[in-house]
Amino acid sequence: MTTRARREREKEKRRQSILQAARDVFFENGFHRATVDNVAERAEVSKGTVYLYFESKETILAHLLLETLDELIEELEQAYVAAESLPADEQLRRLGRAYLRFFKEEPECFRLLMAMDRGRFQDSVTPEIYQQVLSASLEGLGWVMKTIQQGIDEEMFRCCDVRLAASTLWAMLNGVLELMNHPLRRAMVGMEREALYQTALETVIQGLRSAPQQ
Amino acid sequence: MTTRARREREKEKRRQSILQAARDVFFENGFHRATVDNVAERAEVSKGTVYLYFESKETILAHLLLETLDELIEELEQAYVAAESLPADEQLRRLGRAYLRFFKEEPECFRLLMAMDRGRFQDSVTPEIYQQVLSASLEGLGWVMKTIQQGIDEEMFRCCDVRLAASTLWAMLNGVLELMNHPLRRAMVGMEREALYQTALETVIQGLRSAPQQ
DNA sequence: TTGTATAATGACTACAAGTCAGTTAGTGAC
DNA sequence: GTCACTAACTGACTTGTAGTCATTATACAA
Repeated sequence: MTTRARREREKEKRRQSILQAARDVFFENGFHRATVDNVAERAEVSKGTVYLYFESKETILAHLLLETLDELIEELEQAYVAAESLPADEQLRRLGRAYLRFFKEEPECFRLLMAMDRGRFQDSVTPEIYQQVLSASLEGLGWVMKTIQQGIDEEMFRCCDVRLAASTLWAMLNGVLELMNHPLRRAMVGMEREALYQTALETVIQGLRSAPQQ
Repeated sequence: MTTRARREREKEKRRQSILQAARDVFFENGFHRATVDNVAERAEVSKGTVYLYFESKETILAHLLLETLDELIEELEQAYVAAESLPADEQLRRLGRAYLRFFKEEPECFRLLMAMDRGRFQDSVTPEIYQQVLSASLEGLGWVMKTIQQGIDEEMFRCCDVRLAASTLWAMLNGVLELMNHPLRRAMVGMEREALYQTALETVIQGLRSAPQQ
């Protein structure tokens, strides 16, 4: 039945248009200031319709983040592939800078991703979606692990638990991004965004090395 | 007039009892699940009284954090003083572990501190208090800077912008603490809390070094 | 044309933060 | 002791927003 298929498409289209409206509204005002009524208005539907497609305000955010994280993972993969034949330190540098570039283009995304970890998020989203967002946010870890392993094989990096090293690196860069994204706190530290990230990346790469080589 | 002085003391006492009630309630249920009515009930006053002493729910949290950060700064100072004559790498290790120890004893504090950076916090707190909490949260940076400078003087650490290095270290450790405090995410990474922090600390110290020396 | 299923609506409920007009109680003057 | 004054306190009320659901509109097949 061709009608059924068309109906499906139309439903998906509406769903997408609500997601797009939510993206606009969340980005303009920040997640907590945006209301579901705002989203509904922007999508030109009633609030009831929004809740027909998504269980909660937080669930809408979760789906936005899933889309965004897909893009991020793709960019990281590209960076990895492009750098595959380079020495491991340079590979890590490329991955790290791709990560930074992504969140510089979409600074609000990082804020939203971090917002997800707190407050009423866990309560308002099904465990399945929550788990999905978390695993998406960790998917890039694989490329980092590969790179560190390669560095160990090349004897550029010292021997260590690769997963542990990669997780730590990831967490540390997130910490720096968080500081960078916090205008007032950054002002108090008195540092440029780029300089902070650059320093962190080089310090970690240096920390992984097995030998001197500045 | 002695009456006036007593009144002042009694007011301060009530204020403290509301703060203590808030501490209990926030720690038991988390900040966002706790209601101001809960706090009022616990403190055995009416909601109106709570608002007589504090402008908003977020302001109560800010004052709790100020108290907590004072304790943290004291512990860091003690760690610094106790380690002053040791080599710089060991000093950093001691500082880092004091930081970890503090938040291991008060894991909820770290969560609350991080919660402060987001959502409706900035809107609900006067700029003065917000600034106070931020500077308190950065006060420990001074000890780290001193230590790194000492390491450079000893030629153990390579020459670098001390403030930049300290800020980066701080931010990176915060990133790791954040990961550690997130049960589900940590489970997905599959790492022990201690191991993550330990690795981060050693990697950063190694990254600051000027020469090989494992 | 009409019966049925699906989609959409918006007035309504629930809940929590924050307000304020009114009440209570401690204090000093007489 | 009592009265007037003030500071402290109260809780019913307002406001804002997430989420619900009985009702209405629409599209399609027979």
